Amino acid sequence: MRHDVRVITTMQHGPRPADFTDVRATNLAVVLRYARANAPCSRADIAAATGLNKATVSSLVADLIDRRMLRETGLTEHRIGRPATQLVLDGSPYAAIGLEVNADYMTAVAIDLAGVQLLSWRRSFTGLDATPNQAATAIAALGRRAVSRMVKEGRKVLGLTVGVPGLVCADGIVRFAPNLGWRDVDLRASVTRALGEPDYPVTVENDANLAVLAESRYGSFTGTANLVYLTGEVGIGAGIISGGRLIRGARGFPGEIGHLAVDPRDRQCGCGRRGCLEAAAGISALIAAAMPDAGQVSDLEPEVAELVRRARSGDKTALDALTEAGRAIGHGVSILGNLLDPEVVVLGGYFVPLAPWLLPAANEELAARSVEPDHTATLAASTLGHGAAATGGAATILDHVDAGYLPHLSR
Amino acid sequence: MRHDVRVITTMQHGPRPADFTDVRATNLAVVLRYARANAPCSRADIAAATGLNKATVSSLVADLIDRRMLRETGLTEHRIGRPATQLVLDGSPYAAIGLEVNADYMTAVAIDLAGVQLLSWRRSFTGLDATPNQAATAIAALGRRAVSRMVKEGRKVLGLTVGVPGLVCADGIVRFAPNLGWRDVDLRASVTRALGEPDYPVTVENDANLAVLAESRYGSFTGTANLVYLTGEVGIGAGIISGGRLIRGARGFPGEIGHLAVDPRDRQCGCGRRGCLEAAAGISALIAAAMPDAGQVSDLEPEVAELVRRARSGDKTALDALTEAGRAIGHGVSILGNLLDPEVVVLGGYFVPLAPWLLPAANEELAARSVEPDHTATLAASTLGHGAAATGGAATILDHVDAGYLPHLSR
DNA sequence: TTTGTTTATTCGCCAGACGAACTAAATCTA
DNA sequence: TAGATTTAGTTCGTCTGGCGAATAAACAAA
Repeated sequence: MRHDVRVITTMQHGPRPADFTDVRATNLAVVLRYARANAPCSRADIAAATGLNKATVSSLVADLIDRRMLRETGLTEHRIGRPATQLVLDGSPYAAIGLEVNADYMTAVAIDLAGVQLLSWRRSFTGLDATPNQAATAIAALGRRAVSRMVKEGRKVLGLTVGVPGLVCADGIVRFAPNLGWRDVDLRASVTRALGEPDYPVTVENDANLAVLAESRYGSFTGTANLVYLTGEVGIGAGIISGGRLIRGARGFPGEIGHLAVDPRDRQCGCGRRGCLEAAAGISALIAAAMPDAGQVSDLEPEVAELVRRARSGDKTALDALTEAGRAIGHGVSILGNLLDPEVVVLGGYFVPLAPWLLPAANEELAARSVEPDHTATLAASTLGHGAAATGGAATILDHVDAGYLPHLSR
Repeated sequence: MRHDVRVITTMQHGPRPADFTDVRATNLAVVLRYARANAPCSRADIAAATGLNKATVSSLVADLIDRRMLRETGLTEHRIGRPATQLVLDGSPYAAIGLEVNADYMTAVAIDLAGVQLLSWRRSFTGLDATPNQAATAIAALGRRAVSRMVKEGRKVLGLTVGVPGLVCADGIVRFAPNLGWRDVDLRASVTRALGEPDYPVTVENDANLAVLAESRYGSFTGTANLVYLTGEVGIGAGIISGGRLIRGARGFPGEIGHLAVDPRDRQCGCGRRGCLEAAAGISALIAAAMPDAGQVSDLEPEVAELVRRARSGDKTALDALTEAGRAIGHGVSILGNLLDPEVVVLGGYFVPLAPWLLPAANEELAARSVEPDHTATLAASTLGHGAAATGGAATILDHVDAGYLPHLSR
């Protein structure tokens, strides 16, 4: 006797009953996701692939066309049988906006419903010099500019998400962001107010979490169900997707990989302890070790560029420091790997330009420390650039739509 | 404008459309779970608490009574208004069976649908002395005895799950179980055959995963959404529940905490590396360090009892070894805690009787190594005893029912 | 007894998925 | 060129099952 071991993911343990609108929402989302992944496609394709009845698919597609989420393009040609009307995702009437604040820059990204990037702005910003209030005002202003651009282009904004390098509660309050000097900042309230209490949801989220979501949707390892993203900023944090879902932890504090003890040199860390990953491979620490002549650094971007130059030219101090940081990263990733068994660990932020020198040492250390050296996680540099968290912020909004929360008809 | 941030958990990204039977299954499960948590309760209670219509609840309850999953008991008395008919979970017609093989014993547990334990058998068994085939035969025989007992008592068996200390594929093949000496053993096939190709599902699963599920259903921290269980057997493995879901990893290899480097003494481990947690706190290593006079140990249970005696009497060697093992555990848990941020880490297996001596050192080390010392995970000893994995195996079957896969009417 | 309160069932309504039959529009074949 | 074949999409009737309102039932309090 066969057993269908597929698990109903329908409901968690909350007492959430279902009714017919849930069926409809679920099926609309099924069609939408299929179209996103397989466009252009016909109604018949969708019916065949999803198992939905042809009549049902027609009804669902009509609904999505009404909402301007799908669009009919041409017909198929030169095929036997009646030609199929091709459907494509019509992303253009909608926009999702992601913002990011970090210690040294701010980013805004907007994408349409189809995931096409509509804008990508970056401005440098020294977070530690500003009060939380000033920073909130600045990020809100950036968000407002992005929103008004979208509105001007005739798009309906579906939502706006802000990424912050720190601990964020579900209610949008930033509990603690050491590299910004924030504590208990109600960023969501500030941004919502600055945007004039908009009718779309405004969310605040940890930057590593957003980055890993971006990576899973737009990175080189799209669709990987077990994925980790390491932020390579001043601090090092991990965003973790396991079983296709973001790990949030009990208090919103997972992914604190930056203060694992992995540094054989046992350097002093800003957190008060010794030997932390951040003290060995955090970008400030790395620059200090690789370019001891550099002195106090304020703007990191040119320093990293200089470090790349030195590494290219074979500067021994730089190469040694990079190797050692790579080893520390490999050690950290091996711990992650043994506990969580991800397919891929993506290095982001400033680690990306430095990856050619970090990865070999990291991979070596990773292999040496894995329980199953044949089955270690793949280490790779992100291809998304610095906007990863902002892109991820926008992506969460699309995820929400894809999960069945469709935007209402625009009248 | 308010936003409903509740996330539809209805569907994952697979193209699984929904129809009316899903609505029915979802709502039956909602009622069942409510009754499990709040029995005795009336139809009106259920309607009020779940938001389902009273008429719908009546229909759902009738269905569950038909299936003999609910039962009407008396009426409420001495209350204003019409008295309510009380409903209770009627677990007795159904049984779920969990088995466990370990290096030194085998366990069988059966529970009814209401979670009442129906039997709990334990027999010692030296796994390494037997061939995988002999072991599979032995565990299957134990399972068969449990099943026939249940059938004799007039219960319908809902499923049988076997826990194994090792890597198990989704198809029930044990890829690797070092402490049993197994590699690529198709345990599910063996057990299924021995049971005569039954019409209920037979599943094989990692023991730590089952134990953490048991802990989340029946332990002292029931309902905790972020929970870790550490097996304290010959090996040390972690079962991880995060966000209410079991972490499975990419290759089924998560929770490999036993080989993290946490031992300051850097002892040689059986895995070939040095300084592993298992080499510092695994029960065999711990006994060797705490009772250097003990020599080669075959049966662990009396040795652990002896160790408890010595610790009670203040034996310095024993206490020092326990403190050191506790520190190693605390270090390992701190790593887990920083990466996953669980509410609770439960120590199981042989750690339970030793907990009074392990926990103080472990907690101390944990606090010292946590990023947020005020918010560390709670460390506690399991209250479930050695049958945790077997109980968890039975619990997975109830979970499956609770998730909406109701048993069919017995005709 | 009457009134009020709470419980549970009955009944009609309606959303929406499904299957079958049907129409539509192409290519293939004789 | 006229079917025949093939594939696409719609129409229509059926059926499942949740919902709201009305109703019956059963008790306490006045």
